Amino acid sequence: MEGLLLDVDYVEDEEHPSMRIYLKAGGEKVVAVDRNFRQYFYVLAEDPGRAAGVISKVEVSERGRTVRPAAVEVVKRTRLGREVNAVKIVLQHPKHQALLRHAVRELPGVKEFYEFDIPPARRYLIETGLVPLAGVRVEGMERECEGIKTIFLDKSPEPREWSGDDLRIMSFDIEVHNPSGTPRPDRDPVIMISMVDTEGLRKVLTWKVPEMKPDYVEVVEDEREMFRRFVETVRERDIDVLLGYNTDLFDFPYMKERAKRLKTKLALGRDGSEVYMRKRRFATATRIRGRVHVDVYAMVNFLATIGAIRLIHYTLEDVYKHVLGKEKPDFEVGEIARAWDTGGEKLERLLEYSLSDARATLELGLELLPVFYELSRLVGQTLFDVSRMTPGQLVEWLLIREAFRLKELVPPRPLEEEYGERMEDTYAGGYVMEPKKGLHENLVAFDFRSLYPSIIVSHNVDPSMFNCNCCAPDETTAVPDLGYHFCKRRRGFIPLILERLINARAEIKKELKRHRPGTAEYRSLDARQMALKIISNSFYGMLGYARARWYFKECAESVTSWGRHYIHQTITSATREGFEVVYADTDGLYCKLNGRSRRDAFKFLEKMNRRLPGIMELELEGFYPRGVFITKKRYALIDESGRLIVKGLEFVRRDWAAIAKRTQEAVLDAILRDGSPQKAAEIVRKMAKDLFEGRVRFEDLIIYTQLKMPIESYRSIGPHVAAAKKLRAKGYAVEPGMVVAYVEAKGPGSISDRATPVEDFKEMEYDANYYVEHQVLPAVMRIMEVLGYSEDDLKFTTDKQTKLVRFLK
DNA sequence: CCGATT
DNA sequence: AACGGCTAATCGG
Repeated sequence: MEGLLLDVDYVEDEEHPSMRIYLKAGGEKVVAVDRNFRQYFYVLAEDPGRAAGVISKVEVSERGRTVRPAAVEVVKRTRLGREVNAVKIVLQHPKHQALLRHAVRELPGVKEFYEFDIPPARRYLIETGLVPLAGVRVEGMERECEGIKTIFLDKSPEPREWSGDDLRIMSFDIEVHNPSGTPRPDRDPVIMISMVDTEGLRKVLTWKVPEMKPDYVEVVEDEREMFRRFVETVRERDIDVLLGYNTDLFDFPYMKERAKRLKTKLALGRDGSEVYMRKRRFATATRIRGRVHVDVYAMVNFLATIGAIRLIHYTLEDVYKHVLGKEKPDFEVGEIARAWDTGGEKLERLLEYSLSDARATLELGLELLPVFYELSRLVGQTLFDVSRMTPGQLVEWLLIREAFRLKELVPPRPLEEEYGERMEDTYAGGYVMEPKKGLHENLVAFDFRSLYPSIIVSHNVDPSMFNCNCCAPDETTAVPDLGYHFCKRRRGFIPLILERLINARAEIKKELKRHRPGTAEYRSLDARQMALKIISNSFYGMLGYARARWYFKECAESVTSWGRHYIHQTITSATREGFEVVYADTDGLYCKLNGRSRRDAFKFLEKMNRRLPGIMELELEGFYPRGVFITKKRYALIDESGRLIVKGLEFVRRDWAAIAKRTQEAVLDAILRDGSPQKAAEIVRKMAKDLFEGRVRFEDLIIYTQLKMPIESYRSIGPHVAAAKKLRAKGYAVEPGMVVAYVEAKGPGSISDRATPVEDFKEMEYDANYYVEHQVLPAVMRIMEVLGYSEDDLKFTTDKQTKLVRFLK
């Protein structure tokens, strides 16, 4: 049988540890069980032949049973590109791994262990060459088990071509009764479960009868019945991919706990099994056997860490608006309990809101999933795993698969001690030029296309190529200023793989030009090139990441050193050609044309590119009529179509009140678009007046700051910490990672003393003086100052005698 | 006022 | 749980 590979999981069973492959062929769902899989690891020893002999006789007794290797053999592998004879130890059962490894460690002549830290399901995908969300062929005995067709494999599954199979995707969302602060599963019931799927389902399950019942609402007896109907619906609709927003950390753990208390089960598995959690220190994820649970928030979070999306808040509402450009209904969390308790129109709005959340999650998921499908295929790990991986993990799993193909041994993850040592070892990063402060006109921006990836490929930056003995340092091999060099006779593993990714992306981009945007082909190709870009850009970070298997500080350090070299070289050359460089950061620079034409800029570009090695390339990013440069990392530009581009200013930060950010934006607009500092000054005066006279919206005064540590760990009590303490005193759960929202209240004491959580700030008065002096003025003065204006020039009087002010509700 | 903390 | 560079506010001695 052939089908689309949905998921793979490993089931530990005393007698039969089995690998289970979930596939879908047309409408048919199948699980293929492979009991022939054998986990293994490698040992490097002084005398591999002798070591193999000794190891094959190793016996360890555990709980009255004797554990011994299934097989031991000497095999040829490479380690950092050099041939080695490794002892391969095949296990009878994956759970014997640690036991045998510890026994083998005691043997004389045993040096290092490899590949003992590859989980079975991931190892299986690599070993079989199967690719998730691609085709698979399975062969064996067929039987019906737990209502799902099961094939017991009698030979290894094989990868196959497979063209499309529409997945059935459902999103869901729950609402929870929260009468006092953070809801607690031991007390507060789930009151609604909403579901939307790709086949047209729109449903809200609830257990209270609303006065007006919309057609999408299904009222059931109680919470327990609601859970049962949810499970039933997922099974009836035969869902392949189940989506939610923050379901890993909230919905599933909450539902699981409620289900336990209601003495029922969330049996969402295709084989009727209950959902189960993989709990780790930093992550917990819920798995559903035979279906793929994807937390859309995990994908969003990933895109935020790589900078593909940058928002102030990552709530469903905000992300939905940013990604899809549409608004969705909102509902104040604090009002949920009241809506439930009082019913009426408010309850109807809550039902509507709940459905809109599920629908928005589905739409957002459908928008983001294609890139993660491609990442999953590219990395060769399941969508479940890949959608939760960090950039470093993606590169690592891609490299592990490639290492297997090249018979290169995979380095182990560092132990805590090694990690600590690596952390001590810091190195210099990119060069940032002190900007020529002030307003500049007629600018051109140049930047290097994928600077760090192109350095790795062009200079063969790789751990095994570092300071080779076969090449002497020369113009292309020597790292600027560091006294290192990289081999140019052989090709490093990392540059080899990275170059393939970059070339594949170039091909796809060529192919893209032959398709119309919006077509299915275009979208799929675009997702592929995006996945390739994401992975390529993560290689450098991984080299410098202390927990990475392929960590190599000298490599990361060499990449940034070459980076500084190339940006310096570009600055020097541009200056020599008559361009005035006003600012540069890491891989790009802004120059004043100073009378030079656009053609001159392009000619300069060509000249630069003639001397750059390998695949390195400088690009002309664009022309800008005006730009204001304030400090390093802080500047704003207006492009030729009148769009404002703001970098590093308060404008794009959440730890500033919206009022400051909005005033700053208006000031920049007046300066860059209208060229009028006078207009800017007027805007500031008006805003100060509005603040003193209470003509501002409450939301615009809120400052958001994330708690990074447990509240007790803070040595310095800043405003957000002080506000969090007040929240906790009121019974809210205060945990690292939460974003504290506070407003500065008027009164005695320090800024921290007066930082008041939004929840408490009901009939209080805000500190207008603080917002003028510490928010609006600093934000705008940074800009006005570089233009030669002082605070006095704004001629603005902070009338501290102004009678007490209140905000407009 | 100034270094430390965030 | 991908890197380093950088600015700025506020605390607290």
